[in-house]
Amino acid sequence: MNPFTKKSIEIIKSIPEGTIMTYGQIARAAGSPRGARQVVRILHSMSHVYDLPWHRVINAKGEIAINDDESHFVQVSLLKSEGIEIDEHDRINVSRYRYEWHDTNKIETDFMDLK
DNA sequence: AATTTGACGAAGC
DNA sequence: GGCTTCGCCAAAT
Repeated sequence: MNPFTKKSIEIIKSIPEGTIMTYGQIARAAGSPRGARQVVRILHSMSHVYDLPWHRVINAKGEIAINDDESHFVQVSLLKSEGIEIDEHDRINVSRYRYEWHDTNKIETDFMDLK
């Protein structure tokens, strides 16, 4: 498994209940600014294997990105059950619920650079 | 080996 | 807000 995949999984697993992240946000946090589609691939193929909170990942517009009607419904239900408000167009206020992930190691590095 | 395919995203009308 | 167009990139075909 490559570093990007590994880190993406780590990040996704860390998303707290009641919050969300976007595909692009995860890709950037994992070190690949243009890797949003790879995040999609990871969620699609590894959610069940690594027990990922896949429903907490949405697109940058605040929409449920998944196409399949059944899974789409499941995702909306799970998010609502965590207290996330979803409007009549199945959209979410991203700025309100976004989880601001930060890399502990990177913060250490930045801190050391100050000296 | 070449082309298509996405649970994407930003930009431009 | 809806709709294109473009850039992206690994996996599937």
